Amino acid sequence: MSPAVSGYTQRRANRERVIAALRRQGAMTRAALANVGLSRSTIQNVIEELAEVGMVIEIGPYTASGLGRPPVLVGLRGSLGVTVGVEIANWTIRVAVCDLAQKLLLHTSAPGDDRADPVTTLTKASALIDEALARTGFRRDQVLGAGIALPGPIQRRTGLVGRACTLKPFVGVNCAKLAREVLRLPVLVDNDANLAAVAEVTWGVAKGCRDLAYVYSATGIGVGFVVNGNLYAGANGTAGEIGHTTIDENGLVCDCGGRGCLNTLANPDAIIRNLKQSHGAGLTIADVIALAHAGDAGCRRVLADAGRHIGVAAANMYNLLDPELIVIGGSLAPAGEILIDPLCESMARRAIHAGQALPPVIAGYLGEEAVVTGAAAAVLADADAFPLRPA
Amino acid sequence: MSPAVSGYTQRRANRERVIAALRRQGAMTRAALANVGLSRSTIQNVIEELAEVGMVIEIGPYTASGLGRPPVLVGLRGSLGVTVGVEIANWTIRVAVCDLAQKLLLHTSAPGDDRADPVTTLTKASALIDEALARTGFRRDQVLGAGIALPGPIQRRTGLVGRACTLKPFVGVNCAKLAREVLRLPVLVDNDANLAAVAEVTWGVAKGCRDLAYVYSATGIGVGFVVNGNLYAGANGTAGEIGHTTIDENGLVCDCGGRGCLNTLANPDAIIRNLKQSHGAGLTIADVIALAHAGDAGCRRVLADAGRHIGVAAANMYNLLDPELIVIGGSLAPAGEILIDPLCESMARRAIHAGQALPPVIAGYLGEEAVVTGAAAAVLADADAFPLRPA
DNA sequence: TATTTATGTATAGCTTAGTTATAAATGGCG
DNA sequence: CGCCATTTATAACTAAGCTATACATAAATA
Repeated sequence: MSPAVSGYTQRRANRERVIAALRRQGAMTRAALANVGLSRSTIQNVIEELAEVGMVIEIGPYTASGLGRPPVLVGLRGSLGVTVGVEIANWTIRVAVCDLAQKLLLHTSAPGDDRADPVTTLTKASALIDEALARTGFRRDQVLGAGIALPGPIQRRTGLVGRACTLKPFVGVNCAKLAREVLRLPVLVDNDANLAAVAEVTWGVAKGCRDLAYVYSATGIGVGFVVNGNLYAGANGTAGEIGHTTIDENGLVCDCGGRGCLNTLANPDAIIRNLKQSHGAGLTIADVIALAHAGDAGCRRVLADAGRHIGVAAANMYNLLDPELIVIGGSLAPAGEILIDPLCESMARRAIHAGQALPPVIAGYLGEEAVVTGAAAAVLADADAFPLRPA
Repeated sequence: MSPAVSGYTQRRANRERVIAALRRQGAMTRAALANVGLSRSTIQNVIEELAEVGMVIEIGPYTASGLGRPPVLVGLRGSLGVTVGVEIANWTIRVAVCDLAQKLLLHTSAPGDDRADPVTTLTKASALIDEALARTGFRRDQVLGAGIALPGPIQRRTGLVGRACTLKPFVGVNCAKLAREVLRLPVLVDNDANLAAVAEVTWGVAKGCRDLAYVYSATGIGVGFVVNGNLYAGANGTAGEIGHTTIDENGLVCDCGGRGCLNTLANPDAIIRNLKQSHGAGLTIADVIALAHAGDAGCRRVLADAGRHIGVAAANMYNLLDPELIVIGGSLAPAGEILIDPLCESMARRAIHAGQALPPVIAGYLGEEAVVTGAAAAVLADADAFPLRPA
């Protein structure tokens, strides 16, 4: 009687490849699994082994597949563990819990303080995680890892948070190291735009897309690139700072030290600043967007102007990178076509046409949950750094 | 007695992987070959087979390897075939012939006419190829394929040359299709900057580099990206149009329809234009650079200004992409630090510092041969599209 | 019922990880 | 200087297991 789960090197490696594929892409048919680079025979054997010990289960037939015998989805048993996403934004801390079957179990948030020191902020996040785990019935030792999103660039090699981070107390901090200590969990730290891009590719409007530019507006504007199905973060991990594209060489001074950066013209602060005279102080960007949808001409105008400015940077990005799809996410996304139409117009005026159509520009599906769920999805996707250990 | 070369599927596939690696990276040791993803045992078997039929040969011991038994380089027998590179620039047509051992055998050129129709230009190129083949002793049927470089974007799906191509008679033409007919050879067409980047990665300053941004100045300025060892050309194949980055919204009108594009400020034409008053007409960019090296203040100044403008675009590119290395190639490269120092200064002023050092900016090694040899190297590298057939 | 696609099962040939042996260099040491 | 330990490359062999292939079966559609 052979053991249910063989321990030989090659078999073990292939089991891990299958598990990694199921973590990253969710339940699949056996036939689709063969595309990870293993033969059907091997997939069959590996799935058999994993099903025997209860790590994968048949989810049920995959309908809507047209002709032929309906395939059956196999997926990881979700209850084997969870991943946690944490978004640390300037005024909010969000936490998401996600199971191994790529199901979002819970999403909570609490107000944050952008002047609080990192330990205080992370301690608050830790409490939110405990609460979320209690409500979903998981223990801390069932958490594979926590993904943490910050509004700024993070240097891959050293883990230090860059100066351009809009959450100033975190600048120069090794957030991953600190978070590991405070949260007592395996941790991953990345930029908010990068992680939101992961979420839109995992669950949202770009599901399955292999080449994506995801433009994310929060306090600043960043972009997350997915190239060939994987996040592209640059040599140092700091790619994506589209918010500091120079739009107007003689414009306002940006906190990066430059002048006329996109951030000084089109981030939510800049938009609200334009309305102070006419609409008074105290507006939030959500108010502006709501007013615009209700027909307020001033609000429509400032959003359109922001779209045009973003369009200039997007055209430069398009000329350089030729992405397949551009998704707009973050606080400006609810503006929809009020922002996107002028953006496209502005981009089209500056884009080099080789003959092909410009890439579609669409709003993300995931709203404010994009970043925090992306943080959880990034943990789910990184089966190497966050291995699933049988309890 | 088993056949020297087995015909079974798996073995054949692995032979092709080995051959592809040797074409792309040149002669390697058996140990290095194992890094293509096959075991040492398989490499051993495959090389044995290929050596037996004379497709690979032991080049000799690889010296300067430190401790241990010296490895022995194995490589493709160069004389099995050749690849051809063709550069169609605005005023020159260049041809290179390269053998399967990555050795450049010959490099010739002839004047071109940027108003001639594509058939005329390609016919002239065909004659140059014939002459080059005659001088190197190869027949046309020994040519695996010809790589053709054009000064503009080429749409991947349709093969059409984009409007931004500075060689106007080629705009809107399916150059690959036409060239196949005129040259009677398998053909690949790509942008000059992309192919020069391939050359610098294959033979030049970026040899072995896996992430590179190669800024190339000819009639316009373009950039070729190597990401993870492979050319990144974008969803449509038209990435890299850095020359149309908007630098001055109110600047000169560019032939792309925009205003103040980098090309209007820093390409060779623009540089020469700045010197017309003081230095008269008839200067070439090479003259300007020579005068600058000799101490001419005006020439130094306009080159420095061009460097500063390129630095603005390079900073935007750096903020977006965070490349590991930036190489300057093309007609401006001989200016060396006269151009590069101001470029770096300008880039540093606008780049977002996450904490890491900015990427090194260096001049390419390959000079005017970069593009044409890159075109040959691209054919060499694409073992799928240009298979080596035993004669 | 014919067609189509997914899955199940089996096998010959091949690849892999691992082990052991041999080859050929360097560097330290007597 | 020669000798020896060390280091790295190549070579040869084996058990485990992967791949391509073939064929059978299952379950849907037209």
